[in-house]
Amino acid sequence: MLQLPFIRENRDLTIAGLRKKYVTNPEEIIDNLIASDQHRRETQQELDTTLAQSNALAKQIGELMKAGKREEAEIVKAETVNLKIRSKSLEDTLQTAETDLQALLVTLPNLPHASVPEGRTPEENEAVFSWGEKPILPADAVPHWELIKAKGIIDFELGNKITGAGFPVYRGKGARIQRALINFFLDEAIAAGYVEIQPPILINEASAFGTGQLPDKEGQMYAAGGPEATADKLFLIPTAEVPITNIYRDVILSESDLPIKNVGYTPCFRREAGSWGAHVRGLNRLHQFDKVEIVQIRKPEESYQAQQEMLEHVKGLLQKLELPYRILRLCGGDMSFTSALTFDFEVWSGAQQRWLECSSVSNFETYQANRLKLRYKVEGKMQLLHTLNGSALALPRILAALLENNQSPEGIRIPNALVPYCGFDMI
RNA sequence: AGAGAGAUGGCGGAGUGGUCUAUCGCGGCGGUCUUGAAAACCGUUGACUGUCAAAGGUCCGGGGGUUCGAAUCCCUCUCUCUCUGCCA
Repeated sequence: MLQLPFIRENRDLTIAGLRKKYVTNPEEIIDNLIASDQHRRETQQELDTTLAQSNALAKQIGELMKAGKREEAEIVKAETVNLKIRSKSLEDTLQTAETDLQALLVTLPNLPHASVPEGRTPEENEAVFSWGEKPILPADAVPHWELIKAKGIIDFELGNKITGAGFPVYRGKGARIQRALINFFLDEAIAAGYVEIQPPILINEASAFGTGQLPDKEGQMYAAGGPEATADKLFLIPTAEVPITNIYRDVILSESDLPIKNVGYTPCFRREAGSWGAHVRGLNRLHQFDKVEIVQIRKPEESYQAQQEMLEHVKGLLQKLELPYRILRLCGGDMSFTSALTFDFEVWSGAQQRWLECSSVSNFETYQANRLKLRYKVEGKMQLLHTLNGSALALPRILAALLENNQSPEGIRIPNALVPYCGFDMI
């Protein structure tokens, strides 16, 4: 959530940022917001003055009562009547003003970092780095959805029967390689100084709000929480970012706690409502998938350096897995609602002959921290922290690339780094 | 799931309608003393809002109510603890 004082003092900058993210009518929204805020503050002032008067009179009554001057107290009491009516009405006005302001404020996305390129579509993302050679596959190479069928390691039809489309069943070496990847990713993160977390995979509304899934993006999550209409609403997590970052909701950290580096493996659940198209076969898009997520909480002045460190970490993972990849700096229109700067990693899928997104590393600056009320004290002043996160890594597309790129007449070769985790070197 | 008790500042813990502007202790920070430290002593120590800075206002688990005035009384929700039951 953007901070009102910032918007007030940086109107033009805010409007320009919103425009880069393709928000419609940013001037109108911001001017409206500034006017509402002005109104809110005036009402607050008026209410405060009225309450101050009431408080003074109440104190006076107390003293008179104590002194036994009952009749004088009654006279003062009569004076409070109007003040009370007035403060009641001001309170209502203020309440409405605050609710409206908040409702408007939460609809605004984060402002993009200066380095974010202009652009609306994924085609306008900027490739900033690439590594590895695209493999030359045998003429009879096939995409992963055929490989998994042939090897009997992932069964989509079975998942269909148990749950529905997009919930595959992993079996035998398919299940073992999943577990191997998870452990490999966790161990690498732990070696890099991250503390492992096992969070709940259901979250409440406050948590969903804290990281920016609510309001509005409710439709992307699966809801749970019981059949009663009055039951608290819970959601299956779309990413471990939500429960892990929310550990620090309403927390005031001390400088010595920083930096915070957490890693967690969780399954992730996404409804992906309306986003199923032609080339989302096999593991390319699922409703349930596994992911190891890294989360950092940093001082503002360190956060961009931390993001670079996170990029290096993810690079290391892909290189150890011997997968060709590239890094994209996302353009304003393709970035998520809450992010200030996002880098996507894409692995090369040899048989599909296309890049597959497998990680997204973002700096949210104070956007989430403001919602979370995640702060620390520096030189006696409270300051919002910066939150960052990144996939390190999401499994399905890694597995897809790994299977496709390493296929050979002898079988599918497991990268050396993964062999100790798998317990086999060929599928 | 049943019965009972409770929720107060970083922690412990007072406070049952009117200087609560929340007692006190611990912890933290600053100082005195010391070569340095410990001990002792003195001082200081919450958040939000508002402002150039103030004044002022709000906050005692959440929400609502009674009252001129609520940490304190009433309603409601949530959570925690103890006992009993059930259970991976």
